[in-house]
Amino acid sequence: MKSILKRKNISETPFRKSVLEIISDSSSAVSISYIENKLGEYNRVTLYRTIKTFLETGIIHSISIAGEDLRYAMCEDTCQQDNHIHNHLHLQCTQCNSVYCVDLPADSFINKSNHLIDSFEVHAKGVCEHCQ
Amino acid sequence: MKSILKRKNISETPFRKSVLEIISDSSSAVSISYIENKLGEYNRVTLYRTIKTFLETGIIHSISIAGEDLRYAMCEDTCQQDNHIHNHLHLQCTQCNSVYCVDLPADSFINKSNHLIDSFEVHAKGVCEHCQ
DNA sequence: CTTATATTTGCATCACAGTTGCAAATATAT
DNA sequence: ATATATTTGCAACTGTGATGCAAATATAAG
Ligand SMILES: [Mn+2]
Ligand SMILES: [Mn+2]
Ligand SMILES: [Zn+2]
Ligand SMILES: [Zn+2]
Repeated sequence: MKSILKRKNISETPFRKSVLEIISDSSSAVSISYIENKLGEYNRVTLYRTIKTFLETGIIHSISIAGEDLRYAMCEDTCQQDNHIHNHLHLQCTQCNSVYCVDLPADSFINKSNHLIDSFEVHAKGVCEHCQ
Repeated sequence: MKSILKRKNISETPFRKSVLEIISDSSSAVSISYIENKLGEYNRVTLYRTIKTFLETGIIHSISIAGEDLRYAMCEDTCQQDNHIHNHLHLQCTQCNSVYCVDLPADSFINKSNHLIDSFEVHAKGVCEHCQ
């Protein structure tokens, strides 16, 4: 089977393979600095460009939490440039601070996972009252 | 009745009043640059410090959307330093891009507001499988 | 209302994340 | 094996947000 990079039609370079491996080996979403620590030597610019390319081609998606570093996690296979569909829960642990992507039936997610959910915030997209 | 600033025990200065007015007058969450445009003349440093103070004292909360500027919206009256409780929906309109805070019963929010929700993402806090 | 104290503001300067142009290096296609 | 397309590394830049400090303003006390 073709590698993820080939499937997304981008060149398969050693650097990209390393970064991809770091992200996909982690069970929770990773920050840039986590990746930087795992990479031995690396070039800052290339790393930023790699992340950008992965985002644009739907290999990874980002998770934005106010006051914290952006985190990145693998996409579903169906994700594509500008067509990411992730109707899943991003659970941040109150103890270890890790963030996990948790798949659940779209309309009934609270207390149906194996996590203990204390509080949540929903970011929805749709058409507001004003625009309908 | 005491002003919000007084209630939060911070000095009531003309600059803070202007910034607060801009945020609370808007029906949707506002970015820094929106505030900058509304203010006539202003000092960058003072604006950043004002936002920080408002966040810290529980006057406003921030809404973080990947790839977009942070937005700020008023808190509930009950919010305090490090104790913000906002179990509400952040709805971003697919047409006008505005982001609204929408109050809804915590456990059943989809399609119960006056907005047409297409997709959503949940950011929950709790204890992960691993940490239980 | 006046004065003393505490807080905020503005300025200059810095720190740091992320970006850009370009030439050299490497990957893919023929 | 060679030609072409893509990626990489370097140097330099941009924009956001933070800091130390003195001047200005707000609040508290008499
Ligand atoms: Mn995705
Ligand atoms: Mn709040
Ligand atoms: Zn709208
Ligand atoms: Zn955990």
